[in-house]
Amino acid sequence: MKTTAYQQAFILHFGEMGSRWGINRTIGQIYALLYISPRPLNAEQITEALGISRSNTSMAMKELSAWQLVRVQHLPDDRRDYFTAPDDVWEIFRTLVAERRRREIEPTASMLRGALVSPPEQGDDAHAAKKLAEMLELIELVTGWLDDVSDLDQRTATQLMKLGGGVQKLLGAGRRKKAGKASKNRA
Amino acid sequence: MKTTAYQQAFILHFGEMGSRWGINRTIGQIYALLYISPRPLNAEQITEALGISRSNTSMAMKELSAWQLVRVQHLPDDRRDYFTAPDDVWEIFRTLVAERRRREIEPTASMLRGALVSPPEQGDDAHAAKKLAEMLELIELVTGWLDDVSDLDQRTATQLMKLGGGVQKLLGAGRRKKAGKASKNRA
DNA sequence: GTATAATTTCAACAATTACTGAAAAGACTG
DNA sequence: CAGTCTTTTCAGTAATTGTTGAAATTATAC
Repeated sequence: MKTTAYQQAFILHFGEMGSRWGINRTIGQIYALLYISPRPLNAEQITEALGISRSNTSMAMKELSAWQLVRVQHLPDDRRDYFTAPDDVWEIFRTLVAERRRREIEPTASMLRGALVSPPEQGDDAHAAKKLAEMLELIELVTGWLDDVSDLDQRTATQLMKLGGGVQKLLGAGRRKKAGKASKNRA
Repeated sequence: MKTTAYQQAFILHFGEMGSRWGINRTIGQIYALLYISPRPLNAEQITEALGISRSNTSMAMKELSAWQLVRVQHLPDDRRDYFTAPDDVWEIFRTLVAERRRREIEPTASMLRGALVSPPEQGDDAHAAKKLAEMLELIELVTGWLDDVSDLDQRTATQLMKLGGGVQKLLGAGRRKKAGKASKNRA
């Protein structure tokens, strides 16, 4: 597996962004490679294309599998594992959102629920409990909404996104926070 | 500044989650402390409450300021800086979304635009370019939508969120991806 | 100006996270 | 089952990131 300069640029960018996204460089690069690859790749091809160690590839694939971001398939008369990223970028997006929610939001929501079972009623603790409740309310609103939206088919979701702030008209009562500039009904 | 056990639990949780959120423990703890504090705190109070070094506090505040997540104010006859988190959890949320977008999404969007100025038209590079275009389209759709929604006032945004998947009715044509279970018009 | 208070910088050190090579484990073939 | 191919594990090391104390800087007061 050799990569073209065009592919390299994309792969290296994902590697660099990896740290900002809370994944490591290797994983970012591998996912970029799989995403643009027109065919499934096996671990050896990935290792060679990126110039990393075979064991590093193995660990990265394990991590990507845990995130549900890759699929494994097999070719006839070849017992190696071949990996692909889902074709549909929307599906990838939904998976990312769901997994980040599970790992980064749920533990906090759960902690907050626990802290609010019998909230303190006096002093600074009472104030803290109030803030905790506000945070939990926001989290539940946003994650509940994500639940609903992830149940929409892509076409409806796209329509909803394109509608953007125009939703206020449908809702009737909404008022703009700031004047002007916001787009409506993007092409 | 001493913290109660109730406050400690929240602060420590944020510290632990910090690494998952791509910030460090100190910053997570400080933000938790400020968020639940009923009054502004100066660097010395933060240092003492969390048992960290004064210089660590200084660097963390710099980082939080860069994220626009804290405000500085002053008290009469006291020249120390006093820090607060915004009162409104929605405002914090909007800031987080905006900053993550700026740091984690925009650089990629910009790279993709560059790679698509004169896209290759043959071979695997052409396929790669197609995938890049799909990714950019998704990014622009989602970030454009975020722009619009962040212009809505909180009341409208809340209404929109509560509507959830019910939006399909307003849009008319949407079809459910999966049957059943999704909530509509959450309380 | 000098003295004092508050904050920031930064080099050294600590802790954590990432990567590798070698060895072990697993999977299939004949 | 022995032999071969493939994947995984893991201890050691490299690289990165986080934290500190001491010194430098900035701001204010006298």
